[in-house]
Amino acid sequence: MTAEVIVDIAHSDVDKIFEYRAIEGVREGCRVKVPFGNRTVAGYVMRLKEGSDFDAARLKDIAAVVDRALTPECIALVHRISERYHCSKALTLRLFLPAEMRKGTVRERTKTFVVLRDGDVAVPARARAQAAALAFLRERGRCGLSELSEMFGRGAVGALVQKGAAALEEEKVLRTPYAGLQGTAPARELTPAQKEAIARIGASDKRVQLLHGVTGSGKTEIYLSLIAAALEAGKSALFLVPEISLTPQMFSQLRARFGAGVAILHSGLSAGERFDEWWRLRTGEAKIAVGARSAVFAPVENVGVIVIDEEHDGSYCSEQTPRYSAREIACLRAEYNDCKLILGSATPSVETYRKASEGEYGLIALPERINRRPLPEIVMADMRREVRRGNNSPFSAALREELDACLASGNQAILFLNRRGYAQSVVCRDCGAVVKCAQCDVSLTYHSEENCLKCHYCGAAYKMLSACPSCGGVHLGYTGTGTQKVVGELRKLYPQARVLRMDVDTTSGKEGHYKILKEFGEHRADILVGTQMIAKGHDFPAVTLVGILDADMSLHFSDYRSGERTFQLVTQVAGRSGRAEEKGKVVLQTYDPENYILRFAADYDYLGFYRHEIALRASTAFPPFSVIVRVMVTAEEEQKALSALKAVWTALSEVYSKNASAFLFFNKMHAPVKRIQNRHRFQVLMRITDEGLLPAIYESALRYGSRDVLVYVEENPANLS
DNA sequence: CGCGCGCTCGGG
DNA sequence: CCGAGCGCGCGA
Repeated sequence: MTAEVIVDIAHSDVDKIFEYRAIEGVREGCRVKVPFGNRTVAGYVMRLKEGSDFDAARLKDIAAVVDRALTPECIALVHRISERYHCSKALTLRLFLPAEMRKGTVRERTKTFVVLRDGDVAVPARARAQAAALAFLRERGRCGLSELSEMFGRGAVGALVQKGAAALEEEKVLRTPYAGLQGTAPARELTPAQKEAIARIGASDKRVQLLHGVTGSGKTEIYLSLIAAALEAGKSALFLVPEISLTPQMFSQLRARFGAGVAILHSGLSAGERFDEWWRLRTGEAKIAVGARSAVFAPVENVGVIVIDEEHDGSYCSEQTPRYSAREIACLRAEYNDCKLILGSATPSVETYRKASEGEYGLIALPERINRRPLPEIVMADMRREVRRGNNSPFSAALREELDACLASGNQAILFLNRRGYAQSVVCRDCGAVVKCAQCDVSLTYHSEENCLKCHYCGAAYKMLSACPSCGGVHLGYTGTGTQKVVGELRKLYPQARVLRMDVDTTSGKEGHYKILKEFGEHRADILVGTQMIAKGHDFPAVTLVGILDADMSLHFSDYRSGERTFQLVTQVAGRSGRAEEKGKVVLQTYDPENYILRFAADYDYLGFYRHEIALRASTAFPPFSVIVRVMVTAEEEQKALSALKAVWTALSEVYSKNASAFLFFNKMHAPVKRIQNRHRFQVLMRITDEGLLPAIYESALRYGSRDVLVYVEENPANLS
């Protein structure tokens, strides 16, 4: 037998099939070791066949079989995925495996058990502990060494083993994250609306279904029912959630309902946990895979349903090569498994909603919250008026009033501000210079707690300056309020209130999120101040007030999606308010109260927003009516970046001149952030109306990447920095 | 990717 | 004339 092997080297030069003679135990999907040149490398068996397309005399033997990590589905999809994203097969295959597997550094965790041995062994009468332990073992047959030692003393257990009355055995155990979480197994009675939604999904002949339900409309229960139904049919399920809302709440619900049948895959797990969870899925011991973006590659077979919660969320698109979209991958997997793909959101992406409204996807709307609980009222606060009245604090009078009332009644409040740190930037009042990062072309953010300056692009931290680095002046000023400053102001205004802050700076460590959310959820704090990450998914019944401090911030990015993102953000944050009995309120602070996006958001008018937005996109020919393509060229040496840019530009100009009518825009320029982590950045920006040009663009661009010049292609990039 | 080959250039 | 540097092609 001959094996077609992909070697695990992520380089386009070796992105092809190599044939080897199969040895005993080689199956399709096996990871193997193969001789390659003068070394041995890892490889993947894609196919077994009789005979060879290569000179049979020159075939070498596979050196060893490692395991069978790849599913048939993985093998079937690898080719399509690598073609779609113009990425080597080796790199694509890596998506299907947890990183720790390739490194081979994870060891199986073992546990020592004490097992009863046959035969009568005399235990001295005075050795009461030994006798008791022996009796216990006779009762139970075996027991964990640590548990037994705990009960009867290490000495007694050791003596029993010494005498041969018992033996120690090592056994493999799996590391199970969140095993301690015990939810209250809900399986709640479905509301008529939920039942109808499920029935309509079942009856529809469309592969992809958009579940458009307002926040609090009970989408989760629908997901769980669909997953339960898949399980009952003997199938498995994939459940994707955004990175940020990977809350223990969701896990405990899943664990409570499905027990050990659920495996969790996300970056917060330890390497060992991830490794074990992955194998539980691969062996079929667990049939439900839950996790963020990368979980879309989970090794479950015979998938019965795929769910993507908060489908509009940006975290479903990878920022590294291959720049895959979990939605697209999910679509391929749904097709392969002939199952449904459920996209759920209160604020679907414009792209998805268009497909649904045009009939490509099924569309199921849940316009009401469970029990007809009203959505919180959103009031706008005009910050221009506040400034005119001399209020320069981050809080409007309206928000102050609501905060007073909220705290007085013993409820909780959430304040949202999408900016970390204390102040956005530090400016010299003498010469006007802005303090910048040494490795990046961006201003540094002042962090008051550590009294330092941080670069939010590369993460570098600098000691706070006492004088301006360019003129020596000592009058340094801060601009742009961040979460730390908001917390400081709150402590001044409400010294008795307990304030918590949640952003990347406070959520370090494995369970950073969890701790803060738990503390707030148990009402051990009154106000939670945070960024993006408090926007979604969390359910805090005592929260009756949400303040959106700077609703405009995301609105004025020079990005065609800024309106969409703002609408989504405002809706998501607002949804945190009034989730229980008491009615919630939202104060939305803005310098632009007439803005249509904010108006639609304040009215919970998704359809109004969508119609306005899609008309705008159509008239300006922005996505989904075109594709924005950016080719990034970066290098440490500016000259190298420039010459690669020139080469890319020349090659792309060829494509352009042959298809000029399909180009709405075509130009080369510095990237908006000229330097990040000491790499100079240039780009070719294009807007095209013919997706068919994408392969030619990829090929023209990627040819010019090298050891020191990084070249990559982005389609409709999420941020244009 | 890592390696060896052969071509080229520059020093002596 | 020889050695260092680099681009290229190979690996089954």
